[in-house]
Amino acid sequence: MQKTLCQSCILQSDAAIKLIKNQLNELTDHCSRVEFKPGEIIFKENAISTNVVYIQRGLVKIHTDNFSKDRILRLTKAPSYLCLPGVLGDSINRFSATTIEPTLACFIDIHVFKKFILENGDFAYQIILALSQNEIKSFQVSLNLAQKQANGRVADALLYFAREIYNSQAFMLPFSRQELGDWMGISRESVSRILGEFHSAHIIYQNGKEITILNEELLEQISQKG
Amino acid sequence: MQKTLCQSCILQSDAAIKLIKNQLNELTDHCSRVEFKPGEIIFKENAISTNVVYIQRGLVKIHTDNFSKDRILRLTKAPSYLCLPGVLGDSINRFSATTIEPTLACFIDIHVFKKFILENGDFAYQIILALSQNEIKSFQVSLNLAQKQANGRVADALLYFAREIYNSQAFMLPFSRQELGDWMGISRESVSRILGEFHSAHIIYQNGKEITILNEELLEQISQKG
DNA sequence: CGACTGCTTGATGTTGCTCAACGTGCGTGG
DNA sequence: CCACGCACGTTGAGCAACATCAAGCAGTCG
Repeated sequence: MQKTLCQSCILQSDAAIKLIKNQLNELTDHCSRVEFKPGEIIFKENAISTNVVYIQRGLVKIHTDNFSKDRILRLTKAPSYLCLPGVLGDSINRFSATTIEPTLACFIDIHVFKKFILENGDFAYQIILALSQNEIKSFQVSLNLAQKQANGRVADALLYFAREIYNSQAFMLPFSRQELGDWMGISRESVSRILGEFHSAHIIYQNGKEITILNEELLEQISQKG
Repeated sequence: MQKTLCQSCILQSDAAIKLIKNQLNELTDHCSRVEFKPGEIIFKENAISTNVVYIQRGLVKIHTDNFSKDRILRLTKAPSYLCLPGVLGDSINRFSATTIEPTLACFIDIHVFKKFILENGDFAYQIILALSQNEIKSFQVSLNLAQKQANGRVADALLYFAREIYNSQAFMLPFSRQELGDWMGISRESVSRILGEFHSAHIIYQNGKEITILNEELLEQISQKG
């Protein structure tokens, strides 16, 4: 376990800012920091875990292969906490987490984490805020899956990467077509076809994993009307 | 505002049990209790709200008609808290809540609620647990919508009512076909057809809104394999 | 060079939506 | 009281959207 000073990274987390000094020292003593390369597994579903994972830097996918197919439930960008649900419930992770980009993660002992919640109302409040945000996002995902069809979903995914993740019209897709399909709940062939159509219609430029959004407005319309 | 003693209902909420006596008195002073009949609106989306709603008894649907169609996001059975996300974020409700069965709801002032979180770690922890459970359930909903087809979704809905809500193989569906479709993301015609097929195959007995599950095992299989 | 992986593209089949027709129960107003 | 509109439920026919199957192509690795 690699010891690090948690004080040095508090600015990256609303919740940690609320921890007082001696709590930060305690955190330092019960926290290990691990560097992941893309595609590495942070934790696997059905594994027992006694840690909360704090993503300090990077991009991670939460996924499951419950039903023989892999399904990506959501992406989560630093800074954020993972596996609260599993750990706080019955200490079994319900889902897997795999890095998509180089990621720096802190493993925090669940007992320390729980202690902080009990002792520090500000900290708890920040966690509650974050979970609430997650819930709203989950609802939106749910809406998208339920009523948008394939090209709307793909448009959504592209806009998501451009706006939420890379803040740029041009980016390297960190996903294969297969993964993109797993995420949006459509087949890899459909992803290919739709990207091809968008390319032909000059809505995007694509070359392998290289994507440039040429007509964001139109893409937005496609996303909206499903 | 109808004053009630919140001490008298603490047994119905894990979170409230953790409130200490003077907090319960404060809750009593900033809490109004309202009785709803089925189909009544508890709150509407896009409305400003400064209350957290605690469902003490009953059954409620969380829904939205953002995209011109009504979509039911989830059902929630007492006891549970509603609209934490909206209220804690920007005080605008992102979704509507409508009762399905007779419901008793408490409106709690958001400032009091926040104060409890800050002051009482046990209370905060219970809220965090509940939100975590919600997240796991949301993921399951998401999985269902993304990969199951219509008959799997209907099977799901029937099993949900039988197991989670009514604890009985026989029940009165609290939904019209339309609402059932809005919930599972399929058309009312498909719901009709599928229920008809299940009836013909002796998997269920249906007579209007009266449903009896005859072959739970088979229904489970249909739900599983999508 | 062959084996392999990931991507693309076309052909075919299935699913479930849309539209339309029709029956029923319920409330409203003449 | 009946006529009427209206929401809901059922059923059938046609069609659009996707999945699946199949083949081919480019890049990569041994």
